[in-house]
Amino acid sequence: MGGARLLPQCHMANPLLRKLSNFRALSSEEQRALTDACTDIRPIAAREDVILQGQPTAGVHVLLEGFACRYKVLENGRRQIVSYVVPGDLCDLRVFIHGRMDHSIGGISPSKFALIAPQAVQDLTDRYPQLTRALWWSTLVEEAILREWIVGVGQRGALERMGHLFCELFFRFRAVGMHYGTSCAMPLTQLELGETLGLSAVHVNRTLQELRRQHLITLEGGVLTLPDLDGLARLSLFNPDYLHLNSA
Amino acid sequence: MGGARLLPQCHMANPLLRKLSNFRALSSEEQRALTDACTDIRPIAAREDVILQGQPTAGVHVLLEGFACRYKVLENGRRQIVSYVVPGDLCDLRVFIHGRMDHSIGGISPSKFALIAPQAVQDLTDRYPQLTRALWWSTLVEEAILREWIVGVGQRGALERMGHLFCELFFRFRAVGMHYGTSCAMPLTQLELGETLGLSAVHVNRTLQELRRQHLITLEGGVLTLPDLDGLARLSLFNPDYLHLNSA
DNA sequence: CGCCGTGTTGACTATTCTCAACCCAGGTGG
DNA sequence: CCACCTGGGTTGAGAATAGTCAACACGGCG
Repeated sequence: MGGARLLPQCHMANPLLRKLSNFRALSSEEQRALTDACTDIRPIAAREDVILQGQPTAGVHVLLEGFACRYKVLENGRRQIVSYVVPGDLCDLRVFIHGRMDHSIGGISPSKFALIAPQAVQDLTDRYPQLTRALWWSTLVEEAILREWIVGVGQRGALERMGHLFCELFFRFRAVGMHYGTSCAMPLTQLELGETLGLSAVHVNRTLQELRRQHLITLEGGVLTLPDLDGLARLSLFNPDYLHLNSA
Repeated sequence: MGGARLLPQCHMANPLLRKLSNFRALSSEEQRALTDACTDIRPIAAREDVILQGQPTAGVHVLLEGFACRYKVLENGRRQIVSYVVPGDLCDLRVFIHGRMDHSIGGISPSKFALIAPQAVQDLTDRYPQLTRALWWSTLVEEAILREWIVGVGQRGALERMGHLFCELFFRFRAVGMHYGTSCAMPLTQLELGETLGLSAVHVNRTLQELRRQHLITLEGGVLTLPDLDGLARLSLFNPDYLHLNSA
């Protein structure tokens, strides 16, 4: 998969700091406390699960490198990917809900996750209200993305839906430096795209062909190129505001 | 609309306290601080908007009475309802994102909203880490609901989708006392149901008929009755865990 | 070499949408 | 009091979108 070259381009020591700085500059003390809390760095292979639906929450996972997703499996076996995780993103701030995971987290590309222990989260949020707000902010951004996805599957046709996803992922990758000109990695299989968009794999294939035919994308060897981002955004009714990225 | 009788049954002074107590008991000081922060109580008529997409955030809205929704409108004019708001629910904890609303909030039934000023939110979260966690928890529950909705529109057919929505709303209404036996208010038009489920109004109508034919629901005069909740839950692959309600 | 996962294609089916008409109840103005 | 209007709800017919099943191509890898 040629796209692998594009992936490890996020050079900041801890991409979480970079992400939170989109909200507010953190004091050096806060930065240090947060960095120190990121222990247990663990490599995850492509398509390996980090934590499964139903398991007790282990702490807060932070993606340092790679690309991952969160998904739910229905009783009938079908799978829905409910969000993507880009370096700097947090999962399961839900430690607060002392229950079990209501969804799974799995790697897409080979990745590195750090874990913040529940007690460390407790301590951080007791001690640093500003940091707490920054973390909270990040969950609110996530929420905004979820809302936009609902709009997508609810109101957009297959073509716009897929275009919208590509725009979103391109913007998110670019915001963490994981892009190259108008290209970024797109290590998803067509089946996974379908599980994201609520489409069958066959229909994904045909929709991709249509996007290619309209010269809005090329996708090959795990590399997505958007030669006409504006055109694609127009087609998809994409407006990046909901991503709350400063660096646009 | 006969369902109106069912609506004002939430008798607790501030349903927000009731809701947060699902997470953790709040100290009486925390309770008082939170109650004091709820100022500017404002009645909202049915179908009146509380705040519109694009407007600057005014503070945190708390629904005290009634039933409301959050929705987004696309450039092409279509509308998607992205969540429902029952008494005790908070909106726009996103004051932290000092931007504009990326969605609108509108009443469904006649409602009462309180507003917590941005500064009051700041103060509360500076002073009470436990309370902050409780508020944060509530946004995480919201997030879990959004994820479940994505699964619904992505993977479930019209029948299960609608059944799932009815189960969810029944559970949420019941958790705040807004139910009567196996019935609750359902003051949504078929068009609004469609805008929630990503279906046309016509198809909503036919799907409702099918649910009725299977004796899983009755819906009439704004009152929804679920005579066979287990059956409906089975059909819809509904599992209430994601709602994180203690009182089930 | 042969297998397996992924992508591609065709033919057929199912689901859902759109358009248009019609019904009914409640509210309004004459 | 009635005629009218309006906003939901309902129905039918035909079209569009998306799903299913089955076959095949291709490349990587044991």
